[in-house]
Amino acid sequence: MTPVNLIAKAIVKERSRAKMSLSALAAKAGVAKSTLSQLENGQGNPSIETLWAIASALDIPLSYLFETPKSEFVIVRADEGDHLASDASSLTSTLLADCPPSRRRDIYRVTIKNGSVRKSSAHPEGTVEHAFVCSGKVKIGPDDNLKELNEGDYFRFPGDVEHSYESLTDNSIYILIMESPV
Amino acid sequence: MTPVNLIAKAIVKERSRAKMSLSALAAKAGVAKSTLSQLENGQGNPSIETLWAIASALDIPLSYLFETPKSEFVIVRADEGDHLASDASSLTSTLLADCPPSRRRDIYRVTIKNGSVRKSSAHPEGTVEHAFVCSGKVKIGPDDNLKELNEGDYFRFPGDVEHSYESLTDNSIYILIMESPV
DNA sequence: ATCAGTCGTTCGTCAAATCGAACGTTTGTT
DNA sequence: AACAAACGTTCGATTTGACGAACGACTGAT
Repeated sequence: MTPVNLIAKAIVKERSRAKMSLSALAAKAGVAKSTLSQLENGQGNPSIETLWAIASALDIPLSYLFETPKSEFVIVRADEGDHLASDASSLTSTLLADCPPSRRRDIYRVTIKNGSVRKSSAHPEGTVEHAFVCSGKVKIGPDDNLKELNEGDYFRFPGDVEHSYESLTDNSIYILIMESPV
Repeated sequence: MTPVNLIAKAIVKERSRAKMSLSALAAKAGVAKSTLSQLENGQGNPSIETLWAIASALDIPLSYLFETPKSEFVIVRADEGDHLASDASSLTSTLLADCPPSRRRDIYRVTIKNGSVRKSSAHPEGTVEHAFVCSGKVKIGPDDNLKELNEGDYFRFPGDVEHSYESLTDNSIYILIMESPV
């Protein structure tokens, strides 16, 4: 996949998300319509300033234009995972995720009380959600892929569909949620 | 900061990391020495194909060239943080980190036993470390910035200097460690 | 139905990015 | 010390990306 094609798709996608016309975006970015049109058709070899102007007009970081889309389910149970750097067995380190470079990602600390359910609507397309259960027992995931997780479990799943968090224990639980594209 | 200057710094940095001469990199990337030289001096307005060729020769993703360097200490106590989306108080969500797009980042589950100490040597320059304490009491950080953390605390600190994790409780503890550049 | 407005594309012109060669400087080898 | 090799920079020639105008297609309003 040549870089121009990747960028073309990204621009089209982001422009549609921003609900802008090609002309409007070109005007806001300060580039010629013709230039933008060629770009979106995967033609040419844009300069970095042109791309910067477009990314700014779309209100996204430049790197958004270089994403390679991918999304998958990953679950790592508390007693699973690639154990690393376990010296003298005083410390155990387990690799849970190995995320390629991508756009902004947020980390949340989440507590759920008393066997309640929390629905989360779909995040922007391409978003991936990482959940790590610090205590308690939870049922997490998209409705058609709910997983029961116990303390120490890690679960990664696509966040661009509706999903939910449900506490299965009486007391409050801690889970750590990270959102990222991938 | 204009994009060309950012890219200039990134290329210089990555090329030095790869221990390549300007000429060698230019040859491997298939671009003229003169072009690369101008780029590294923040002149001109490179095309995306040129950047792609350079990034490929450096064996890094294109987005590595658009990083905005920053590093700081952030600590969010269990009872602190920007609380979000707390409906019906059944679920509390707290934003711990808001990471700009950047390169690969790893997530680890770490357990430390019985009041032991774990030293970690410095990671590559620019690495940031996120620590979230799921249970127990820990002392974490670079030697000159050790913080005592309790359950639910979050701590972000530069990972490019030697740092350590020390368990302050009798039983095993869980902490979640994420490494990332920023 | 007609007209005005906007949509996205195509084409010729001009400015600029890329190239290759030559340059001065530094490194290390004989 | 003298030479050779490699380093990074600077300079014209050429390719090429960005622009602006004109285009046909489509939508809505009068």
